[in-house]
Parts: sequence; structure tokens; C-alpha cells
Amino acid sequence: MGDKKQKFVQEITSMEEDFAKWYTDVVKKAELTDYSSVKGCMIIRPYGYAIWENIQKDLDRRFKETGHENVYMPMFIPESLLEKEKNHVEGFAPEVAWVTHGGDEKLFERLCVRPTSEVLFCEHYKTIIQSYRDLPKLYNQWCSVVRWEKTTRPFLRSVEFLWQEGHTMHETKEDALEETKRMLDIYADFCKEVLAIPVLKGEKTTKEKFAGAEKTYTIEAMMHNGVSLQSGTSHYFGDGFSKAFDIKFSKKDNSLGYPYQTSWGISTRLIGAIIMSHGDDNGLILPPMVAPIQVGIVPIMMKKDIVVDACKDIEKRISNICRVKLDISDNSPGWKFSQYEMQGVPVRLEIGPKDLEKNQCVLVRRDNREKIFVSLDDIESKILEVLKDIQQSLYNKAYKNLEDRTYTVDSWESFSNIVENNVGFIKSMWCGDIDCEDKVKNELGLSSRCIPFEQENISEFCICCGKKAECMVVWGKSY
RNA sequence: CGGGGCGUAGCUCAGUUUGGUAGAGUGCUUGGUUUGGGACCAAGAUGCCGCAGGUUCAAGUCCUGUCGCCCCGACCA
Repeated sequence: MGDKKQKFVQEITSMEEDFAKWYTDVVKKAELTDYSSVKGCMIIRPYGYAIWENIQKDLDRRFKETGHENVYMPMFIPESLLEKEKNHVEGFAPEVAWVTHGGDEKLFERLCVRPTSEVLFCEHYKTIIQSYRDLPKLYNQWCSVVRWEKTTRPFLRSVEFLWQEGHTMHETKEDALEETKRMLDIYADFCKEVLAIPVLKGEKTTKEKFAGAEKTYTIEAMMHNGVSLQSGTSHYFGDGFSKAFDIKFSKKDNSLGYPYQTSWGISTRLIGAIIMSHGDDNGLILPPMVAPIQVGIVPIMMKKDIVVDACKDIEKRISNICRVKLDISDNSPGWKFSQYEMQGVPVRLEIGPKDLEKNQCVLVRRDNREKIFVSLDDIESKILEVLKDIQQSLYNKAYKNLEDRTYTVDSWESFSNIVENNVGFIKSMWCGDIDCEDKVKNELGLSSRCIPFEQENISEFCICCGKKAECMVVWGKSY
């Protein structure tokens, strides 16, 4: 290579130039998804699905550790059932898909493809909850749901998407509220520990809350470009659905009561969050905890048996401690470097004849491209150490981005100045009035992300109308 | 659902202004040489020019419609 310039991955639009294009380029080049013949529906390819499986595995464990059981509900909801709770149906009706025919026959009642399953769970809970002894009911299901979105993007918004929805019923309001927060905490911990994504926890405003819910709690993550992404929600329903569905149970004192309900969910959107939190201009960067391949081994001079044998030996040794892939395909080493880089494989091992002479290999980190020589004797411990370090530094970097892009404003003027030049989380005081929320949306193009649990007293007055403030709210540009 | 852009080989695209035999790069197949940042040589295969109408002797190219994708808004996990 006479060229001094190293040729890294090409064909990915730089983030700086066009973040949206960068995102779709990465999704495509990393082989996470493909488009299908159905508008707005994506094919999740093996590498993308493997990330989802890792997310599922870890979260499912956390759900089970907190007493939840998995179930499966039908994917169809009769129209009459969907209509039982007024606010709920109003929220979802515009974006549901309808089944009108079975074979050639027109259905007596049309069925909607579930956009979410509250009503299905309620219908079932009505038959299985009679006594306080039947509570709590802590159910979860992994499934896909359909929402007829007008514009779609892989992982961030598709017509059909994979998710998990927890639906629980409790004896008291306090129990249900506790559950709602418990699950939000589980989501936040999961994002931090596994996805290396820091999140802001808070409550949605009335305008932004889930259709039919009394309270919606949310975790908001910040993407590399400062845009915020609602990454998980946990809803408290009170007894609204219970009453609408006439779910009653006998209390200890023999009086009748309505159980209190929650639901909570995360989706494949989290994969979008990973991409936009950690990725760079060379593609995906995966936190080791969710990476389908944690270590990729690239042999140099594959014709030499000694190299391939040594690689196989190392693959076998480290397969006990990490997810490893030895690539003995015909592609050139440079090609493999680029490929693994685009796909965000956290650690790459290069092993060639020169290394073997010295009983070493080259270990390359994806996150900072640092190359280190590692003795083959220490390979296991070094890999574990580096994987752990990458996980931590990705979190640190994302946390720094969140901090750097968080602003505090105490006047409309400073608010619009910040918005003009920056994208991020903007904290301000707010009176709680939806008119002010609308004004921020219309004039500055920002929506309220949440009312953070951790409140600060920036000033006494609403940023918008100047009346007495009720709380601190965080504004942002959303995906 | 509004505004803008784009549909031609697996992929990225030229060709459309001015209608006249379907192109390039890359990838793919075979053989050989290679291998420490997307290697090289040689020989191959690959197209209902998104789809449907229309104009014309003749349409990738002109006209009408339609579907899809991308971007920006409005709406949502």
C-alpha cells in the first residue's frame, strides 16, 4: 500500500454531515435490518436479531427475579373490546390495522391487530381475579404489535415492532404505583448496566402521557446529536380499566374493590438507541454486554496452517469467557477489519506469523481503536479486562454527552437562544398549563420530555407565561 | 397527512434535456497469485429501466396514474 493514508470504512455518511443518513447507513451496512415488501415493516436480520435476543435475555431475567410470569395473548382484538375504555381507544384508533375478512367471508365484527394489549389482559383478568388472594397478577408478554405509522424508520418507528409489555393488577393504589416505579427503575438500570446508556427518569405531562393512563413514567435517553429518545415507559392506570371492564375482587373485609393496574414496555427501539448513543462515523459500536460477537479473531496469512491452528486454539480457549467468532473466510484481513468495525464488534484480535513467533497477538478496541500487544498466556484475563473497560467508557462517554448537552434556562429569551444554537435537554420551570407546552412546541419546536423525579428549583416562575411555576420540566427534540 | 428528493444488474449510480440494439464501478462465479487497514491478474454470469395505461414506426427517455423508498414537518414506543 503505497498510500500512507489508512483506508478505513467508507460509504457511511458522516454524522456531522447528515445524522439521519448516517443512521440509515449504519443500520444497512451493519446488516441489522432490510426493507420488506410491506410498507413500513422491516426485516430484522440475524445480527440485528441477536442484539434483540441479548436484550430479551437480560430483561427477562430481571422480570422473573421480580416475580413476573410470561404469557401470550392473541394478536387480534375485536372492535367492541377495544372500545371499552374511552381514552384508550381514542388514542389508538387512528393507527390500528383492521382485519375485515376471514378467507372470502366478511367478518361479523372486524378485528384490530393489537397496537398494545391492555384490553386483552383486562378481559382475561376479569375471569381470573376474584379475591385479594388472586393479587397481584404480574404478567408479561414478548410479542410484536402493529401501529399504522405514516412515516417509518428502522427500529425507531416501524409499522410492526417487537416489544415486551408487562401488565399487572394490584390490590392497592400504593402497590400499583410502587410496581410502576419498580419497572421504570429496572429499565433505567438495564439501560445503564447493559446498554451503557444513561437515562433521565421522570413523569410525562398530561399532554404526553399514554392513552388511558393516569400517570406515565418514562426514561429519556439522549442520542449523540442531542435528540432525545423515549426509551421505555411505565404506566399507572389507577382503576380506570378495572371499572370499564368490571374487574372486581373481594377484599379481606368482604367488601368489593377494583384492582389497580400498571403496564410497562420497551421495544426494538432500544436498538436504535444503542446505535445513536454509541456509534461513530465508521459504524456501529456495541456495548460488550449486548454485542452478539464480543471478540472477532482475524487470522493473517491464513495459508499457513500454523496461523489457523493457533487461531482455533485461542478461539476454543476464550469461548468460555466471551462470545467469540473466528473468521476464516476468504476475505482479506483489511476487509475483515472494516466489516467488524462497521458491525461494532467491541474487540478484534489479529493473529499472524509474526505474532506467533513472539507468542502474542494484537488486540484492537473498537471504541478508541487502540492497539495493544497481548501475550497469548494472558489472553483471557486481558479480554475480560478490556471488555469491561469498553462497557464502562461507552457509558462514561454517553453520560458526558448527556451532561454537556443539558441546559438550564430561566427566561424565554435565554430559552430561545439556547434552542437556536443547541440540541439537548433543556430544563426550565413550568406552570403545568398545556397552553404553555403548546407554545414551546409551536414556537421553539420542542416537546416536553418529562418532569424529572429529581427536581431543581430554578426559579419561581413559568418559563412561558411567567405565572407561578409548578415544577421543573425538561424539553427536547424527540425522535 | 403536507413539502422536497429518488426508483435502471445483488449494491452505488450514469444514461432521460434532444425517443433509435442496456451501461460503468463494485459485488457474484471459476482458476491462479496474495494476505498486518476493504489485494491483484484472467475468464465468465447477471436486467419486464418500480408497476399500469397512453402517445409514437420506435419509450429507460415524452404524457397520465399508481406503488415504494429517503429527507424535513405534523403524530406515535
